[in-house]
This record gives sequence, structure tokens and C-alpha cells, in this order.
Amino acid sequence: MPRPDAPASRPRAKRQKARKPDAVATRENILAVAREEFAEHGLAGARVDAIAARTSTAKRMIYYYFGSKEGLYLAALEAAYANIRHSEVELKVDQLSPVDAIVRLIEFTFDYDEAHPEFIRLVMAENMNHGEYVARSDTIRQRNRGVIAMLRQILERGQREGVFREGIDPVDIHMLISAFCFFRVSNRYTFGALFGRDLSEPSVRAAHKKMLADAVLTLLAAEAQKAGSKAA
Amino acid sequence: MPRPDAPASRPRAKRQKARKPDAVATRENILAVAREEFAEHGLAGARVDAIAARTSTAKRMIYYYFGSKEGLYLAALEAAYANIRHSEVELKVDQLSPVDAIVRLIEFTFDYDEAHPEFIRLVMAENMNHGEYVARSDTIRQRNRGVIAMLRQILERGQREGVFREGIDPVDIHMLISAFCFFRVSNRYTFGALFGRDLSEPSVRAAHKKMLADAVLTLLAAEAQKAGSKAA
Amino acid sequence: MPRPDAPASRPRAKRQKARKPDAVATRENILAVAREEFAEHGLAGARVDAIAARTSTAKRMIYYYFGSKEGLYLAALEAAYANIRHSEVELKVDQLSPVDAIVRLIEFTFDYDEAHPEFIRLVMAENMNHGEYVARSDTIRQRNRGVIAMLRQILERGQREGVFREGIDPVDIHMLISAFCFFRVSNRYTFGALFGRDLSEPSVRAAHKKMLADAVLTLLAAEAQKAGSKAA
Amino acid sequence: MPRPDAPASRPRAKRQKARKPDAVATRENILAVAREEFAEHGLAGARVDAIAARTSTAKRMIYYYFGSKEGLYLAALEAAYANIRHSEVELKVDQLSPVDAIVRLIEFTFDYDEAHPEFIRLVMAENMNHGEYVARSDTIRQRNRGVIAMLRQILERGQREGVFREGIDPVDIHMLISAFCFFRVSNRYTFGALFGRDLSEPSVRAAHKKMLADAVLTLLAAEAQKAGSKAA
DNA sequence: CATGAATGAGGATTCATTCAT
DNA sequence: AATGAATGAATCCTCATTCAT
Repeated sequence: MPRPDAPASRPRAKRQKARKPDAVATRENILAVAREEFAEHGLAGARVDAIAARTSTAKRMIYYYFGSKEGLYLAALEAAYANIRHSEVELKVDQLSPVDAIVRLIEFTFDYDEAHPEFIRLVMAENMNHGEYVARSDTIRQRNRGVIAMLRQILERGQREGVFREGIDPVDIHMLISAFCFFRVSNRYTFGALFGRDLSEPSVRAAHKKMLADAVLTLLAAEAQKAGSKAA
Repeated sequence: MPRPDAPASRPRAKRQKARKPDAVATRENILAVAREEFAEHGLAGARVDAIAARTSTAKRMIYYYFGSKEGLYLAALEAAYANIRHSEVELKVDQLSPVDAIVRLIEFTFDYDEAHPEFIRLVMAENMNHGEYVARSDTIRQRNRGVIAMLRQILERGQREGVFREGIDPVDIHMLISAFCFFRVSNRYTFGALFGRDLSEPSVRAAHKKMLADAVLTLLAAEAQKAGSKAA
Repeated sequence: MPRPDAPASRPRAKRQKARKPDAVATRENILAVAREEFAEHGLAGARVDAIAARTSTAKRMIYYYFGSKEGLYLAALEAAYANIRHSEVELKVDQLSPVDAIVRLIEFTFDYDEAHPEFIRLVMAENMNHGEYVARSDTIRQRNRGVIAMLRQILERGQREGVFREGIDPVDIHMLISAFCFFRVSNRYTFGALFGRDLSEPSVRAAHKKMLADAVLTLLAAEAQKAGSKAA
Repeated sequence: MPRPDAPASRPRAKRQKARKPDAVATRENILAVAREEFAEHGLAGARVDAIAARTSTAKRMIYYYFGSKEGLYLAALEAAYANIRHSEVELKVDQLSPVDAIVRLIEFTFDYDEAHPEFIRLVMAENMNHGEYVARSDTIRQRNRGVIAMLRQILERGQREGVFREGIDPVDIHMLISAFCFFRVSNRYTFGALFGRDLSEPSVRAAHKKMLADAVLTLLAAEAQKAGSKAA
């Protein structure tokens, strides 16, 4: 990033109208680095110095733009959430059959989580913080209602078409899907170490994706015959 | 400070003449506090000073017994894992029908995770550390093979009795169960904030437990009819 | 705090616009104090806190500029060596007769060592460290070849003029001179205590200087008649 | 120092008559280890824990026998000095010609220093301490007068026989010899690093030994013709 | 004689943040 | 809009030493 630095009279007012002024670029550069660092080390473990070092600007700019380490963390978290919800919108599931729509949603979640471990780690970090920062961010909260709405529509459509059972809570289904997809990435290290299984291996990947789809679909299936569940 | 468990990761058979069990007590006292602190703040976020302050001994003892902050963390992690596997052994699932055994196992995992959020958080923290410490601990790795063996026996029994399908991998089933139970606790804050649902509420609890059992059992069911899964 | 020397180990040409030489001043201030402390107590015995306390800045600056206690020690060592070699260059021995040049060199070494006990002590400390840091410093190693070159030229000149013997190794002569001059300062305490002699007394000084010159010159003398040495 | 301290009635009195009671052995074991540690790291750098760990007894014994780290250091220093002076007595130089006696003395010093680097390092360490502990020890001071007396006798004998000059101070000669032999060992690291010479190499050894003998003997020689020394 | 447990004081180092320019 | 220099307050860790038995 070019950093023209003329201390004397300089016609740089118009630069603010340019498509991507330096200020914005600087801010985004910091944010991108911060996302990686916070994802890697968590809020407590991340180092402002380390972020600054990997940035194209000086440390002081972090405080200039984000006020504090926590401010930067919150911004990074918001950026990460903005990303996934943005992608979900692109799914166009209403053009698919209910079953296909569910499968599509599962595949998207599965693939997104696997492809974005830093997002997963950022969420893990935030849960270590007791969700203190998500709770504080209206932006994040509002953006997330969308998935549930989308899922609810699919379920209702399926119920109307007679392929899905009644009485299914979209939030619960979302959780079942999320839990599995998230866990595969979040707990890959302990799970891998404990059970000697590399969760990123293609064959494991495929089996898992299929298993999840099977589980969700049989659960939703209209005439689902439960093998005598006695769970409380 | 409630310490219902803590069998100490170091066996030490007979404690010589019971002349002075202070050493053991001191060690366990430190370990119990450490477990809470590391669960609360993670490895980077936990403070040795804070642990020492809540301990009945001085800070120096932490280094005397555990060598370093990392050594203490590893010991805490080992103690936590020792605990859950210890409990699993008590399940006595071989006296139950395959289906009941599965349900029992699910209920145990569900309840244990919910009752021991510090264990969950410790595992989260460890995954933030890329599983560096679990990988280093033979103790932990060895103790965990048991669950899979137990699950495998149940599955095989169910297959022989014709109630379970063939070709099911116990590790995958274990993961499905673990993922759901773990996620409910690990992501309670972000999930709660984003979807406005309190996962610790009794009705939610019951619904979730039932949903998981249903999902797992239909998946295992002999004549499971998949509703057209197309997942890769 | 007297700081007659300290040319700084870091060149930095023109100091940009002389706008703010505080950084250089701070760095040199720390270095000067460090040199005294390390000379006084050695690497292990010196206290970063003590150095910081005598400095005009805060302790943090030591780490800002030198990274660690060891980094500071190395910088102090380099500065000390830079100094003596710098002085040696000023000798202008090539304008003197070979004999006078040798005497001049001896006098310089003798006087320098006596006048700079902190330099001597720093070298002692470094030898207690097994020369670990000198070995690591290219700067120091390179700067020291000069003395030997100078001495070699004097010896060769003397040989051509027929006043010095052939087959004399300049490094050995340098060692003979250094050993005596160094020892007088380095071992002044034990030697003083054991033999009740104050090596800093003027008459002792003069006698020693003369004895060393005599010893070296008779050794170098062309027709040196050895009194029956049988040493291996 | 044996300090029999029997709290209860126990037939261990006779152990005090044994050739080497445990108490003495323990004490000497500690002392031997201490000598190495203090020689290696100096007073400040040595660790009581490290000494204790290499000892066959527990740390508490160090305090039992030597009172403090400093007490142990002093004892180690005394033991080291006792050793060299003990060896010097064995020299029997009065049966040799004055010249041979000098050569013998030089060779002894040269070889002893080279063979006992820990002694050299202990003396270096003590000089870093400003000789504080030697000064405090009568034992050490008294034992060292012997060398000078021995040297004085040789010199006087040589003068009577007409082979040595008059007006030579034995202490100065002792220093010339000591300085060279000591420096070769004490400064081996810095000298080696700076001038690329390994002082422990056999050929270097031989050359140095000869050079020192030559230097001392020509200095002592009756008709020594000085090549125009002008040293003050 | 001997020892395992315990400790207060201090030691090196790091951190997020601010100041002067 | 930007920055190099600076810092107080932690933070992890070590040390020589003593206590109870």
C-alpha cells in the first residue's frame, strides 16, 4: 500500500473521492490481519504487536481506527459473521424441492465451515468470552435471523407437500446441522488425537456429509419410524 | 470450591504411611483451581497469579509441582479427561438391549456435557491450542479408546440381533453424538445470542435429547429408509 | 556517569534531520550503564532492574532496544571491544623504529588495561561464559585482526633491519603482552590479597611496565642468548 | 566439620571412629560438586539447586554443613587453593640448579593451570567478586606465602652462583609466570575466538611453554643485554 | 543425621496503550 | 492521516532459604 506522506501543502483532498481511499484500505488491511490473529490465538492470546507487525501500517493506526484491542476484536468478529450470512443469501433454495433444499443447506454449511476454519475459531474464541461481544453487537444479531427464516420456509413447504413431519422447530434443525459441521472443524485436533482419525481426509469428509444428510432427512421424513426411542 | 471429582492424575498407590498427605492435598488443590481457571479463560487468558490466589498455598508451589503454566495446564487437561472416561466405565451398557444401550450412552454424554461446562471449555481451549497438549499426553490418548470399544460392541450386538444396519462406523456415531452434546454447551453463548434461545432451559433440553436419540436411532435402524439423500 | 567513549555500535550515518536524536541518546545511555553493570557483576550477576534504575529511561526501553538481557550484554561487549581497537588505530607505530614501536605498543596495552578495568572485567565475564557471545559477534571478530597485522608489520620491519630474530609469531607476542597487562588488572584482587602487593601503586606500575618491555625485547632481540632453556 | 547431634538414643557413636564417616563423605561430596558448579558459573551464576541435584544428599545438607551459598563458595575456594599449594610443595626444586629450578617451576605452573581449568575459573570468579572471599580467608592467605619463599630461595641461589641478576623481585617474577599461564586458560575463549587460535593444541602448548621459559630466563640472566628499553 | 514440602522476595520479560511530532 | 518512541502495570518464573518431621 503506497503511503504518500507529504508534510507540506498537498492537494490530497480529492483522494477521498477515489474508489478505495488509503484510509479504507488501511482499515481493511488491519481488519484482515486481526481476523487471522484472533482466530489463531483468541482474544487473550492475540497480540496487538503481532497484528501491527503483519500490517502495512504502524501500530498506532490500530488505536486510531478501532480504539482498543477489544474494539478491533469486535470488528473482526462482525466482519466474519457478515461473510457467512452474505454467502447464505446466495443459496437460492426456494427453487429446489424441500428435500433438495435441505441437502443443499447442509452441504453449504458443511463446506463453508470446513473451508473457513478461522471463522470457526473466531466463534470458539467468542464462546470462551461467554459471547460477550456478539451480545453487544446488534449488527451480528440482526444478520442471523435470515437462516432461520429460510429454513422455516423450507420446512413449511415440505410439510405442505407432505414430505416432512409436522412439529419440527427450524432452530433445532439448524442446531443439529451446525453442531455437526462446526464440531468437525472446531474439535478436529482433540478428536483427531484421541481417536486417530483425520477429519479432513476426503473419504471421511464424504461419509460425514452423507451421514449428516441421512440423519437430518430421516428425522424430517413424514412417516419416520422411530426404533423405539425412549429418550426423556 | 466444589470438587466432586479429581482422582488425581498421579496414582501413587499407598501414600507411604499416611504420615503427611499434605503434598497430595496441595497438589490436588492447585489442580482443582487450575481446572476452573483454564476452563474459564483458556491457556493464554488464565493467570498463574489468579490461580495461586485462590489456592491454599503460595504461587511457588505451582512451579514446584507442575513446573510451568503449561505443565499445570496439561495436568488439568489430563485430570478432566480422566474424569469423564472414568464415569463412562460405570455405564454397564452390556446389560441393556442394543437400542437401550445407545440411548443410555446418548443420555450419559448429553447429561455429562451439560453438567460439566468446564470440561467442555477446557476441550475448546485445547482445540484453540491445536490440540498440542492432548497430542503430547499418552495418558489422555490411551484412556479414550474405551468409548469406541464400548460403542462398537453395542453396534455389533445390534447387528447380530438384526436391529441395526451393517456398515456403521462407531467413531462416526460417536462423533455425531459428541458433536451435538458438545455444541449445545460450547456454543451456548453465540447460539443463544444469535437465535435468542436459551439452551439450558428444561423444555429445550428435553426436546434436544429426544431429537438426538431419534436421529441416531433412525440412522442405525435396520430397515432405515432414506428419503432420497443425494449428498456426495 | 563518565562516558568518555561509546561511539555506538550502530553506525546510522546522518541521523535523518537531527529532528529527534532522543532515540540514539536513550540507546547509548542504556548501553553505557549496562557496560558498567555487566563489568561489575558479570552476565548472571547483573540485574536488569539495576541497569534500568540508573538509566534516564524506563526498564521497558531496554527490551525495546536490545530485546533481552543477553542482547544488551552482547551490545555492551561489542561497544567495549570497538573502543579499544579504535584506540589502537591511533598509535601510528609505523613512524617509529621497530624497538620503539614495540615499546609503544606495550605501553599502550599496559595503560589501556589499567585505565579500563571495566573492559577487563567484561572480557573476564565473557570468558566465564565460554566466549559464547564473542563467538556470535562478527563485528568483534573482524575488528580484532588489526592488532595482529600491526604487530606483524613491526616484527617484519625489525627482521629486515636486523634487530629482531626470525621465526617469531606475532600472535604469541601479542599474547605475552596481553597476558601480563590483563592479569595485572583481572587478578589484582586475589594477587593483592595473597601476596600483599597493591598492583596499582605507581612504583609497582613502573617496575612492571619495564619488566614486560625487557622481557619482550630480549625475546625478540636478534642475538638473544638463551640461558639454557630446556622447556619442552 | 563433624557435628554429632544425636536426638535419640542410638548406637551410632562408633561410626565416628570409622575411616570415612558418612558425614565427612557427604561434606566432601557436596564440596566437590560445588567446586565444579562455582567454577562453571561463578558465585552469582551457580545455583544451589543445581548443586544439590548433583549431590548424593538433599539440599538441606548444604545449609547444614556450610550455612549458606556464600559459605559453600568460600569452602570451595579454600579447597581449590589448598590443592595447588599442596602440589607445589612436592616440587623439590632445591635439588636442581637455579636455572633448572626456574624451568621446573614454570613447567609446573603451566601444566597445573592447563590441567585445572576449574581452579582458574574459580579464581576468575573470585576476582569478579573483588577478592572479597579470599581476603576473608586466613587459610588461603597463609598457604600462599610458600611459593614466594621458594622462588626467593632459587633466585638468591642463582645470584650467589652468578647466573642470575641482582635486584629481581620474586613476586614480580611469580606474576610474570602466573599471568602467562593463567591467561592461556582464563582467556582461551575470547582469545581463541578473536585470533582463531586454539590454545590447547599441542604445538601451541609447546611453543608457549618454551617462550615463557625463554622470556623469564633471559630476564633473569646475569649479563642480560637489554635492546634499548625505554619503558618508564 | 536427614529430608520432602514450603515460601517471600526478587528477576526477566511482555502487554496494551499513549505521547510528541 | 500517520508514526517512532516511550511506559506502568502486569505476568511468568526463579532463587536462596527454612520448617516440620
